[in-house]
Amino acid sequence: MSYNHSAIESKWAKYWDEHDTFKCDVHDFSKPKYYALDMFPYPSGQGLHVGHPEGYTATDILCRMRRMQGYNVLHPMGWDAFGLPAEQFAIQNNQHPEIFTRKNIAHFKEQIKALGFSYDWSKETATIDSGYYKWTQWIFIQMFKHDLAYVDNIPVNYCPELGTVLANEEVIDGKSERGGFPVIRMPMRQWILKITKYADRLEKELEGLDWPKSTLEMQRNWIGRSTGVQIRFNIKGAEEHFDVFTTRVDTLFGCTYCCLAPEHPLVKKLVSDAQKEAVEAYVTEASKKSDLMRTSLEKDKNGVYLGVNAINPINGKEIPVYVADYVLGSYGTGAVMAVPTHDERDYAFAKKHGLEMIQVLEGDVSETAMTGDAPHMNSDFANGMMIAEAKVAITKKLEELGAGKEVVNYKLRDWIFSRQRYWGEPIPMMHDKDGNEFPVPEEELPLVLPELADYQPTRDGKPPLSKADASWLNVESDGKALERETNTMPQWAGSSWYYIRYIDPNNEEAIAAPELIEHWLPVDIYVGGQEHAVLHLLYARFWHKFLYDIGVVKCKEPFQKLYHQGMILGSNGEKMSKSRGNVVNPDDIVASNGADSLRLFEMFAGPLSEMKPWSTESLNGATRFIERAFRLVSEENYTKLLSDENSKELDYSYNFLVKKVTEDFEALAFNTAISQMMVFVNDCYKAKSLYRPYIEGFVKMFSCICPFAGEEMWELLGHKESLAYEAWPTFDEKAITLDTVKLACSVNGKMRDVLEVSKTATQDEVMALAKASSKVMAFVEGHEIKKIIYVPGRILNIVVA
RNA sequence: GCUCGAGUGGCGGAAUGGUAGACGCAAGGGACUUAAAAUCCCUCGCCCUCAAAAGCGUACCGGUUCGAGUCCGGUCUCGAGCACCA
Repeated sequence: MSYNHSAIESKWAKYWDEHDTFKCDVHDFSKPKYYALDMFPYPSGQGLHVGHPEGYTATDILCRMRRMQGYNVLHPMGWDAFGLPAEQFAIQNNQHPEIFTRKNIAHFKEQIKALGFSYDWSKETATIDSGYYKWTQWIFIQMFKHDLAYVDNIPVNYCPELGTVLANEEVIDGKSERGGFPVIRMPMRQWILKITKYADRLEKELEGLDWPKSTLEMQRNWIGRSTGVQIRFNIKGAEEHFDVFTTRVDTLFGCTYCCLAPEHPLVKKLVSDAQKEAVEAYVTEASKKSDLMRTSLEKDKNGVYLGVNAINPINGKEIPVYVADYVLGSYGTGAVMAVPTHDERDYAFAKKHGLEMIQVLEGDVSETAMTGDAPHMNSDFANGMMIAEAKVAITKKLEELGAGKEVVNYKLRDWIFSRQRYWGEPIPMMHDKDGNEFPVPEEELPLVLPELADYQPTRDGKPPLSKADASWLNVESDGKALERETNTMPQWAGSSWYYIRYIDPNNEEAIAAPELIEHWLPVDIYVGGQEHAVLHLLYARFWHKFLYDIGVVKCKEPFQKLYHQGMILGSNGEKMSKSRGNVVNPDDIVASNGADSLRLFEMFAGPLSEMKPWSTESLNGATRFIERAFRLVSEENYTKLLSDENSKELDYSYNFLVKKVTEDFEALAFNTAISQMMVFVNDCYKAKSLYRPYIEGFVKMFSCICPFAGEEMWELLGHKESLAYEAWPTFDEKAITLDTVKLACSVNGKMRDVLEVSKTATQDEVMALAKASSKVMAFVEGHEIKKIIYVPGRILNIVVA
């Protein structure tokens, strides 16, 4: 029987479906648990991309191995289904976004099923199911009750094209992450989540996670913890004072002016009559600037003198106070002390405005600020000290003066959580005329998204839900007339906790049963793209920590181990895109080469985490290997299959294979595991006989990567049932421990010959062999042997003069 | 500018500090075939050579070591992220 991928693949897809082969009984605690999670896809209209199966195959391989190793495996899939494209399609076609979304989900599901992933579809979940978002809304209400959700009228990133506000994380270079439309700053009423309250824990508890270093680093940078000193500056001739935050308190003696952000509340209060007009004009101008404009004007440091002076607490020196938009209102205290000689921004500003400069660290400051470490000068008691020492000394002095204390600051801002869109979870809140907020009673959840005649947002930012029927909008509760919230949640809401719902997706009483949550979390491995390194992964961690605080989950972190798959690029090495014309459709590959070939190709192309170009030739090579492996159990080779012990001629090759594959799978090093399988198959073709148990062991491992072909081979070997729960192969350490070893022999570190020696040979024995080798002696004779390095089983190195 | 990662044949890539290039792709030669496909065998870093041996070779410069693709310092290039965060 020859390998016919389409017949085999449809046969086994049907088998798994009919036998519920991969259904997980979450209540079975008798076996160790293994929870492998893929980042669930947004079901776009384009259907599956060849990038999707890459990460999915990786987790699928692990799950298939774990089942054979006796684990109870939870491997679910679902849909991150709220989102803008469906809403835009709805607007254009005047059709409810759910119709479009459900159609896409059905298509995605069909495509994913064709790829042979061992998902338990009974756990399938979509963020748009009211039974799901009921609990998204419930979590929001708990946050509100714990003072973590609040309304504020604040300057936000508003995108007129999208008709909605965006979170800081969603704005890139002043443009929207989705669509690349311009974003402007304008004040609007928004729901905000106090993620900053968790900044400290979000940073500290990264420690101990088995995550890629770069992702940990990105999260740390985003949270942006920095330790410094908050210093109080009094105003000359006034009651008021302001605080500044600095990480370079050691330079305080060099502070020659201070700057307030345009948004700083003291600007209006402090400004002198003479400067009033100029300052007001400047502040107005600054408030109009969008993030994009601020970025493009990066180098230009302008500002206006406030007309008042402050007192430097360390030396009583009187210094001018400016307002300048290079100071951010939203970081630290919104005010800075400026040390032109040792800070590049202050240097530029001082040069432009002709301000005094006092050097306080040794070095050259004639052209630019000196920011490195050096002994201090002009700094009284701190003279001669290096930065670290001076920081301690000056901080101590400020503490004594009551003018400063050590503080920690974060770059992380609160999370703007409302969106002026239709296709999202309704925020389950109501407000009265005075702006007091009330949560929807929990027994009324889910608050279902109402039907609308028109999904279009208004250009001034009024949400589509404000066009809902008055009977939905106006509520009477406890005798009060209330109006429903018309903002909806961002797409990140539903994806912030879906891994919990998979455990118990139909529970109507709770997010999931507490004993199941305790048993199944944390997720053992989470695989997905690095594009979510800060957004989704930070939000999910935040929600998880909140759920931990209110006792819903029992572990502090949701995802113990995280891995990012690299992108699959087009065959020209560029990112796949329609405009580049290098897009590969997985459906076509399944039809031409089969799902197993696609899986094998993507796993073999290179390390999982690396970017890999598509290659049709390599894909054909993958197919060739499947056919070659398949022929091992087909008629022509069947006579070679023997069960008697004397036919174990592949002892070493097989046992080494089991060891290598087990270790490599564990490390997600699928490319090298596959290469070893190829070596084994090559060895099989050279062998006169094939020991049947070895071939069966091979088929089990091979089936993790190519499950369809694997099942078919298993059947050809005479088995009646799926191999999914067969025992994982074990290896015999003795079989791979050879008595003799090929020992490299080098002279002065250059390899000269390979000697066949006993593994336990002594140095004298090995040297005797080396002396018998003309290849070695050619480089030794006539020289004095100065040293001999012998590492048994590794190398013999003769050092000559 | 800052942070992190990466640079190995024609290509994708392998190598606990110990024989660089496993495995695969592409290419070339051969067997089988009327022929093709498939399959099987051989060659395949550079240089020199009929051949062998020697020599050179993991971006570049230097260091540590008996021995460096691997460790350390510096330079260059590419990729990702952040970007007035005081």
